[in-house]
Amino acid sequence: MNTYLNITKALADGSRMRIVAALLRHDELCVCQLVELLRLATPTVSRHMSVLQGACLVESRKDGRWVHYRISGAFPGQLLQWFEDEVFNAQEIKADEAVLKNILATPVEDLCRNQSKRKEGML
Amino acid sequence: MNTYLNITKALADGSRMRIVAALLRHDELCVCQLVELLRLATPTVSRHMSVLQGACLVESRKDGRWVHYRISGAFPGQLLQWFEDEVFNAQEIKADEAVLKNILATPVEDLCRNQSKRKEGML
DNA sequence: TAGTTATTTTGCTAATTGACAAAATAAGGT
DNA sequence: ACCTTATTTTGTCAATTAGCAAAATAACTA
Repeated sequence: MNTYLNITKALADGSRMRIVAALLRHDELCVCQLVELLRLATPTVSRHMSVLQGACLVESRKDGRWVHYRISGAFPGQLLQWFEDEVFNAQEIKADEAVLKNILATPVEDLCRNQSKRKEGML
Repeated sequence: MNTYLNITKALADGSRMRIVAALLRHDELCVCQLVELLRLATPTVSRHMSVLQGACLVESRKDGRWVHYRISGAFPGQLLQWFEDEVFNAQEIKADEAVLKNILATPVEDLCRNQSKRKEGML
């Protein structure tokens, strides 16, 4: 009931759709990698993650200064199947996949450093 | 993609959740029956139905002055299964079910007449 | 044709939510 | 202890949306 609304509201957003799709393919991504993918401000991405976590759709693991997110084991299987059928053919998600390849090829430290610089207007 | 957002946004509302649950049990309900169940203004219910129809989750059939809605054949099966698992145990939905019994026992004409009177402040 | 009635559309308001910037927190490194 | 850095929390603003009332539409009836 409340679970129902938590879950449907968590899914009903384009950015969170892209995040879930990315996590389904790469089972662990940290906030700065998602920031790089979505090109949104870090706090915005962080808030999206907390909405997804509040709906038990993702779990987090802390590794030093980094927080890694992954799809939760509690993600309802039927939803997951539907999501894959519905979303993975979308052009936007395929484009994300290509971008993610580059992101994963870059050390996380570099991503974060570049994001800081970009924020200061140095890049 | 756009379908994805149409569907998830259509599902992400408590009133529409109750409407879908009601339609799953009683395969056809007209607007005034749903108005009676939800106790919302008729235009509000009408708008909810157009959101659901825009997401291809329900279909409508016109019968004289009445419009009957039902779950669409295009409602994704996996979503439907999840919905049943997630929603049907909810107390709110069980209460709706009891109310619906009474609504279905009343001729539709009477429902509409009473709703008109209620609006005029006569009931 | 005019009158009645069920539903939809339109215009408005209040509440929700996604976005960002700035401040706070958490976790190393020096 | 202090500095740097990754993430989260908080405050604010703009855009979206659920709700209602009133007007418009659609469909039957006299």
